[in-house]
Amino acid sequence: MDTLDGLKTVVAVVETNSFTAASDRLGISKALVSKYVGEVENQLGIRLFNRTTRQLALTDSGRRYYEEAIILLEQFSAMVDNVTGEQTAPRGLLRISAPVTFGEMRLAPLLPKFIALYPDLTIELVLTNGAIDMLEEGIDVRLRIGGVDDSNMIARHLTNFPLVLSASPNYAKQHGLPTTPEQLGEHHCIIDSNFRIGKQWPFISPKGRAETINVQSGLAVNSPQAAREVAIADGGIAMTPNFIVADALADGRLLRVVPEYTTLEFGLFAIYPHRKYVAKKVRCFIDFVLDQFSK
Amino acid sequence: MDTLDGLKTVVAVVETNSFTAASDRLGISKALVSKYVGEVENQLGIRLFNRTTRQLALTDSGRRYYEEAIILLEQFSAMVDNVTGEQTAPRGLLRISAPVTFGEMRLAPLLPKFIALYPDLTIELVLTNGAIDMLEEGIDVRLRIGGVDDSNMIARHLTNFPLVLSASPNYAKQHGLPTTPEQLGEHHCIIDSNFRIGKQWPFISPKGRAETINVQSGLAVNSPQAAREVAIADGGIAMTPNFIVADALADGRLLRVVPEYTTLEFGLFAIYPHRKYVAKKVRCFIDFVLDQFSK
DNA sequence: ATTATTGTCAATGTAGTGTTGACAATGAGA
DNA sequence: TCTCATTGTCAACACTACATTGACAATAAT
Repeated sequence: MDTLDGLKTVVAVVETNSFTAASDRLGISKALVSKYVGEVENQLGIRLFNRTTRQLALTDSGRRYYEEAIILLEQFSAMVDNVTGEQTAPRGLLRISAPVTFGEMRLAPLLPKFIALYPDLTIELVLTNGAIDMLEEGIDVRLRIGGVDDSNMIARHLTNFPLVLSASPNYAKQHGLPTTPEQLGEHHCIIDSNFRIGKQWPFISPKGRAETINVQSGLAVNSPQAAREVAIADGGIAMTPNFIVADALADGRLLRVVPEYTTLEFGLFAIYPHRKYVAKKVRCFIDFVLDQFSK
Repeated sequence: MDTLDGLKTVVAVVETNSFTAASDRLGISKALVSKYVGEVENQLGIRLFNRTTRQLALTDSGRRYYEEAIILLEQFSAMVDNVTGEQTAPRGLLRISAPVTFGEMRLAPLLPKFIALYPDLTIELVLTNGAIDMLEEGIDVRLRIGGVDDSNMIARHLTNFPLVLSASPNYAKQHGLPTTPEQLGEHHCIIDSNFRIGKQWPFISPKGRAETINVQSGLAVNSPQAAREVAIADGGIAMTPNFIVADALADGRLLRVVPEYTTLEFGLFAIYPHRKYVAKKVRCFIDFVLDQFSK
């Protein structure tokens, strides 16, 4: 066993609270995780975990070991980065998390470019709209709508995405289209339940006056992609991020609704751990998405 | 190759400026030293050393690597010590340096007791009266007469050794013995060239008056042990540390000369690197010799 | 009560290990 | 200038360790 592999294995078990999950994270068999943890314990002459077949508890020594191990591993990575400087490209596995639709439509298409820039990196893209425990899942950097209120994390603002309203031409023919947000009350509206606004849709008039409209909705879905498909299928007026419907607006499958009014803008943030040393691979990725999204 | 073994190997090569000396220090073949250094360089993608068959030069990257590697290795050791706490005894190799005679007569006899206290330690005792480069020779702690004026080192005072004058009964019968230091000028004196005083022997009278006597000498030797043997063999009056001749004084082979007068006292110091973290094995040894020499 | 899952263990085919001896290159000494 | 000794590197090799796989006892979930 490599000494640092032993450290990493213990760290993974602590953070995932599971030998099995640790083996998944590390890409080794769970038998090897078990073996490595045992070897570290033997070398130190102490128990790091108390465990039965289905329970795992960290000992005090294990807690101390973990706290110092993560510092050591970080410093080892920092040393390698400092020593190699600009001479070498970032390498290893970079685990990125992003919201599903954004990841599919905006981030995934960019990744070949990123990989071309850094061929020694391996990317693992984890798309989810649910909550994420970055530590437990070993996520290096997470793109998300909105920042986080966590002092252990840095929230780096990348860009803003405006929300827009749209409906199909056929819906327009059948129901007409509202000329002011107030008229939305008489229309079928499609709710994206990922957003907290629900049925209270906020607007700013061309004159700058803010107002909130209660809309009717027979459909709520936690996927902007699905919301767009419903709108295209004459299902009503959808409020989605601009980029979701950009192509459908361009080719006429959807029409803008009350385009002179603006509604919300959501900020896109990169979230990563607040540490003295930020791994080169993380820094390179953040620089890349900053560059890509600032165009 | 274990990652930390790679670090240690590079550190040993830097500190000894030699693959061969590094292999001696580490107890592995020089081929393996060469292989490990090569593996570290491959993993980093940089050169640490520029080398021909007979020349070795550290690159800038190598210098940075070395500086960070020693910190990492120290912190790893500190982590192990901190995590295991008092649960485990110190282990590994402890390299101690001491002056030859002192080492033979006073330190070596104590080491079985130390080893009995800490059976997981391996001791390497390096006896020399010459200058020592602790870094190059990988010495953990050095006992020496007198401190050092080096801000990178700690000089921990252990005890004082007084110098005493002695001669054999047969010499006394043949030449008489001086009753004051002034009379030493008429006697054969044996010079220990380890001391800087040479032929200018300093004394303090019973009344506290300091004086320096020019003595005659037909013999100088850089071994207090040899000086004592010459004195026992009727060769003259020797000035040696008390402990050198304690047994011969006790059993009558040597007689004290001008015992009412005092001369120099030399301080015995433990010298070890000034670091935030002092290895447990070094701390245990220093505590041990403090305890042994304060009796 | 049954099923699924966890962490551990031993068997196993496979890969890597570290030493040895040889070598080219170079510095020291005569 | 020639010879010898030493250094760092390389490849061969017998040996050892490796990490996975499958099985298992124990336990939680259904």
